[in-house]
Amino acid sequence: MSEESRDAERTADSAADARASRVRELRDAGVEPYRNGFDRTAAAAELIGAYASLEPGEETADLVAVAGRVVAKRDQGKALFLVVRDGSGELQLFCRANVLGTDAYAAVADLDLGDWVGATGTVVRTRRGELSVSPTEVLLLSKSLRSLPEKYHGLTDTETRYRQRYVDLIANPEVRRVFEIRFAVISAIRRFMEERAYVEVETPMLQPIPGGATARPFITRHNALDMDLYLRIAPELYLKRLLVGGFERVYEINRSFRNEGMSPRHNPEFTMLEAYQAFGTMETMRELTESLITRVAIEVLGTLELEYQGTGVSLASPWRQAPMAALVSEAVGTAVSVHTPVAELRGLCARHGVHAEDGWGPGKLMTELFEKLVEHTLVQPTLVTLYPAETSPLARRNDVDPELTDRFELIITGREFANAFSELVDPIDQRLRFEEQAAAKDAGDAEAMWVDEDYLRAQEYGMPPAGGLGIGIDRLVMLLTDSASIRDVLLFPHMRPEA
RNA sequence: GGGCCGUUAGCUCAGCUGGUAGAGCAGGGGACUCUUAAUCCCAAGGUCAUAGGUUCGAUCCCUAUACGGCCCA
Repeated sequence: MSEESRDAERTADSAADARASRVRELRDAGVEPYRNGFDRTAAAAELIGAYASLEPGEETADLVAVAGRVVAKRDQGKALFLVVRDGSGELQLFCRANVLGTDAYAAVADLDLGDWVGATGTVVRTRRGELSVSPTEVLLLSKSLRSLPEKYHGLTDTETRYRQRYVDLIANPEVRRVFEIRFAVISAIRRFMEERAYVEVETPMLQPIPGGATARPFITRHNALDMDLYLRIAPELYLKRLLVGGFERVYEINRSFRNEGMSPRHNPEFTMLEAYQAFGTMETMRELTESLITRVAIEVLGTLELEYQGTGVSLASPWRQAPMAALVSEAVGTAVSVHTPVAELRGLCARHGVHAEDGWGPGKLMTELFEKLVEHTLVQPTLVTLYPAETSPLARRNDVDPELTDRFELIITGREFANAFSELVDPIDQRLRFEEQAAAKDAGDAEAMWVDEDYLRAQEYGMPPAGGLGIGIDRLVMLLTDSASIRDVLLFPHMRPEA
């Protein structure tokens, strides 16, 4: 940062000016405003629990050392109250001039909201009933140069909240709760998968051929190899290579990247669970999905009855199952399937205002009708089954109807939460499907898949029959935290550069 | 990419069919030894997002741009 912009930045907050000179004053007086650690003996919540029965007005001789950020300051003259927040909660410091001595008391009075402090003193409960530490020493641990947002309303500006999440977390305690749930969800998923003997694995995020999904990838550059690489759009094809190699149950909680527009439901990078089980089927994955999501909800929230944006959602099993063709037929008022003539499906698209492109076959048209007419209406958990083979290039064909696949998507609140299928393990058919995708790509579909020769080679060595599953973690957390936007469940959502 | 809305002090917000801006909190000074959004007194704090335009005069009206939000593709 240039000197000019640094100055501009500084004068933008006049309080920072005053505090910067305060740092110099402290150093001149021999006080280091950024100290090297602090030996704390108790967290706020521990003390509040341990001294729950201390009576108002009672003072113990128990010496403790606590530390945290000053989030409130109430000055009474010769006594002042600081509220200090640590990772466990908040605790009051009841600072008295006669206990601290004149100089130390003056130093406490000079503290600013936002400063980090360490306090050593006795545990007391004030006459008004607030458990407090009455310090004999208060050390400035780290000086804050910027004033915190207003204490009553907090920080509400969405842009600032997303760009400066650190401030959001300080000013809005409920935001912290959302992320606690997020990380509890991920932790619960790991425990569940571990219990079922799945091995957590890591596969490449930099891929020479982006596969496993239909999406536009980010391109990056490997200088030493003088070649383009792609940020993964999914880990799927690598995880299935592991099945070929003999791993029977694998999963990866993966960050994947898709070069698409941003919206309240899409961030360029997002988190998924993908899991594969040798000898399993779509049905294995259905059971896994239902058990996993209900278990996580119970562990994290203690209930299966949720409210999402004003609508009740019950995750209680069993979930409704319905074939895609039945749902589309219901929506258009006439029986249709992947065997319906293309012209008729096109006519239905036109009648219902669903955009259809020239090269699309019946499977793509059915999928499009489903997504535009049906998906948003499925509020309660619904397992939509029997997706067209045309739009499922990695899924095993259905034994009865080879134009369909043994696949389901889980729809809740009108959105896709999970996608799973019996895996296509036949290398001949897989090559056929890849070639169909390549043809679509040549015809201008930027999201169509590439032919991955190494993946085909792997399958040629023999891939066990398997079930595979993907679950969108961000959306699951949105559901469980009643968050309207994916940005509310991402600590640092993607933003354009500041003006 | 299109439409609608927003951007005023560090934060939260006012601002009259146009006369160059106010409050609370935070910050500064002062009073107060049991406060809980503490209270009281004093003073200070603004490129009204940016750039143009209309006008005697623009935070306000118009245009464009930036960033953000929502909706649509």
